[in-house]
Amino acid sequence: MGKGAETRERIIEIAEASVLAKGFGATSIEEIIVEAGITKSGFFYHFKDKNELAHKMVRRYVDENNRVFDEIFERGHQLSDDPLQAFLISLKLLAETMSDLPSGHPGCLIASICYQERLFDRDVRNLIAQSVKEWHMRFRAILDDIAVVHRPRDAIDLGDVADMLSCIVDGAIIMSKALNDPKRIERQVLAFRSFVKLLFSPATAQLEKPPVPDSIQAA
Amino acid sequence: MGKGAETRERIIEIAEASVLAKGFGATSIEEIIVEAGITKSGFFYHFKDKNELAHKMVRRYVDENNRVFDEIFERGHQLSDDPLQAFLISLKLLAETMSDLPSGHPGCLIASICYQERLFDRDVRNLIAQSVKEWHMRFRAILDDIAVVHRPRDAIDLGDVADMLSCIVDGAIIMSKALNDPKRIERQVLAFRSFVKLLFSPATAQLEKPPVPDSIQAA
DNA sequence: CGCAAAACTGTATCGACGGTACAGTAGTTC
DNA sequence: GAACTACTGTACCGTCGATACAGTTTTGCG
Repeated sequence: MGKGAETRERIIEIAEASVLAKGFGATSIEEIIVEAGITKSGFFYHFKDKNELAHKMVRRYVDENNRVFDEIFERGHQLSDDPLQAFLISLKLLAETMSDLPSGHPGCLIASICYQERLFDRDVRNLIAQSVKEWHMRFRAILDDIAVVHRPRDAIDLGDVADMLSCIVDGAIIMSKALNDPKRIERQVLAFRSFVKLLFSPATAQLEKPPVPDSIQAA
Repeated sequence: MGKGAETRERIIEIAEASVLAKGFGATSIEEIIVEAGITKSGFFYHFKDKNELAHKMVRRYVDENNRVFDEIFERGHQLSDDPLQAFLISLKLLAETMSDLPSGHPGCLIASICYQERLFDRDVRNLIAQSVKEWHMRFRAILDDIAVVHRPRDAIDLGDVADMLSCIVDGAIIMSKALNDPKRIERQVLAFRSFVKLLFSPATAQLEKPPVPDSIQAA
């Protein structure tokens, strides 16, 4: 990585933390450059304006997010051949990942920007819509695979179930911020996991242990 | 209502629409007073600063929200004696209410402020935490009532299920903003309804009609 | 009607911020 | 040593939140 790229990276990191804490509108270029140890001219050398910073920031966030998702759902696939069990394992891993972040989840950049949409140009908004659609397709594909093996116990659209995970994570982040309780995110992901379990488990399996070990402690 | 109170009301209404569209930090007093047809001096006569505006705005939002909730869950209670059926009816009403808003849901003020928390003083943040806790207790009480009659099919904490509704609504609002698709909110509330149905319905009721009519069209 | 309080207006000023312009410079690379 | 990258320094503009304070209109009450 060249020196310029390094500086850009540092600026984006600082900006992201500030945007998640205060919102984009309230994040001043002044504070970013002070923390980054550069001048205002330096900032505008790297980014033509604040909107370009937003665009590069969202790009970075989405890529990193997708990387984590890939890892988690790949791991679940490794630990069980049954698509339902693999997904349930991945959801537990996701819940743990969310709660392991030291000072609580920093928040979802996508959500932060959605609440200030008028501040951003079409490029940024398209990028966000694109990534939400990608998450939908990712979860939808997993649920379709499960439905091949396990018949759903309710006639609900699996696309809506897929969206539900995104909604719950974003909603839980907001709740954890409002109550200053990072543990809510983990519990909400596990609540969604409970829904998936109920939706695909055989009707007779009332309050009994699932066929494949629920815990992945031994793995 | 006196003339002063009327003006304050108008200012708060204008401010709320702007905050939901752009965020609090990007909402200028200038644009508020132009739209309200007053001067800057007039604004600061009613509110000592922007933070006081935020506080009164949140107060109004929470009160109105609670009023709508009271109405919806009261109506469900009228339409069925069974607590589960009453809740399922109310959730359908809630979904309809959410989707009936002409140009999509304006967004959750609480969520908007959570993403810009550093901008607000302790008063505003306490008010928000309080209202989130109130929603938790409201839904928790309903679920506890249901659990007396219908045994849950999973050992999930009912407090988490209660929180899930708040999370899903907030998350769905974000998603509907990101995709510019207001219908997502309705569908997510109905997905939550499906979860509640699965959680409390007897294990044998696989894909069959519930005992009490699901639809409230005839009501 | 008269008067006081409420509900403003008008003017001026301040510091912080986003953004622009442009000249200059230190370090690296071919 | 020329070209290029990665900046710094300085100066300036318009907007915004906020403060101060004197002046004016509107309203309700006795």
